[in-house]
Amino acid sequence: MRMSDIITKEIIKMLNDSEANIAEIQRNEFANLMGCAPSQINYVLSSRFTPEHGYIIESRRGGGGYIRIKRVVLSHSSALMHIINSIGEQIDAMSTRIVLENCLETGLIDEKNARLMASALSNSAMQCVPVVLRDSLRASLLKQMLLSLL
Amino acid sequence: MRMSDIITKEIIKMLNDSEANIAEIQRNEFANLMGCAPSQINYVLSSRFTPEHGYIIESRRGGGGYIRIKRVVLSHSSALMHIINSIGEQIDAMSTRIVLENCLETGLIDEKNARLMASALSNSAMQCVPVVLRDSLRASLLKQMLLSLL
DNA sequence: TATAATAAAAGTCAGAGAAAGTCAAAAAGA
DNA sequence: TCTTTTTGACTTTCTCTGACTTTTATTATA
Repeated sequence: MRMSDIITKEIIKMLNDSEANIAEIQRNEFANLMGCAPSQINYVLSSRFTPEHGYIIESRRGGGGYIRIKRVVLSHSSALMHIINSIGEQIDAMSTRIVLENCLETGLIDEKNARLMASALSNSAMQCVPVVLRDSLRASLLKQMLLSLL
Repeated sequence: MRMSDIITKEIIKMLNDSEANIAEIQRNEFANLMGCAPSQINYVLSSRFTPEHGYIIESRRGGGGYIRIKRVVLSHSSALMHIINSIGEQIDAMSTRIVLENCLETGLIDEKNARLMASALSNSAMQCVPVVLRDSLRASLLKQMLLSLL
């Protein structure tokens, strides 16, 4: 079996063992335990524990640093997950507006959250980012934010 | 847990215990109590109790010297404006986290919004944007989102 | 009393060390 | 061949400390 699959299994085991669906590791220590290079942990996280897969990653460097992997629990509203997966690699401002309106109508989010999200997804908030990157960024932001609502 | 986090917690506890939102310590004595070098107290203060984070520090050297940490309490909208104005053209992930935690503590935003915002502001959500642009983007997004709360 | 010396604080800063992140190139699989 | 995996060298971020500096208060002395 591939190293990355072994690592994936191990992380999932940790998540299953956790009441709160959180696995916290120290990269070097964990890599050592698994018998791989530390940077492979990053590879596994970025290829298998993405928002599309239903995970949120947080980390801190420096002494006492850590990597925290959160698994989002799919409740009755797997509708959100459905929406997240339907968003491709890119999404333009217009489609974004439609997605948000849809979420609002179906009660997945409230007015306040809709406004908050819309403000982050607006072109004006992305002025410092080259136009060619904006639709990718928008897709990524939208997915991450929807995921956080689960 | 890191020494700096323990010290931070202790100071916040002192602030919460104080009616006037003031914590007063003697650096050497406090460092001794915490079991760290005196200069680490300065490190913690300058990395987590800055004006941007809503704190004012006063101190006096010499015999009977002290360090006084004041937590600033403002009205909702003026606190928000204050925070927005204190965010420059760029902000890193660490400072962002502290700003959000501060907003949460002072009741400017709730847990859910904090999570929503944090997810949009995370490096992982910005993976498609070059590293050099991320701090500018983060500042812009954060300001826009906070503005939407006014 | 006025001033000088001493002691008692807090402040600064650079360096060491700890940890995670990035990226390109090599290796392995499909 | 083309994609995915694996690695390691290098970068960046964060923490912690100790040596040294500056400021203030107290005490001793002329």
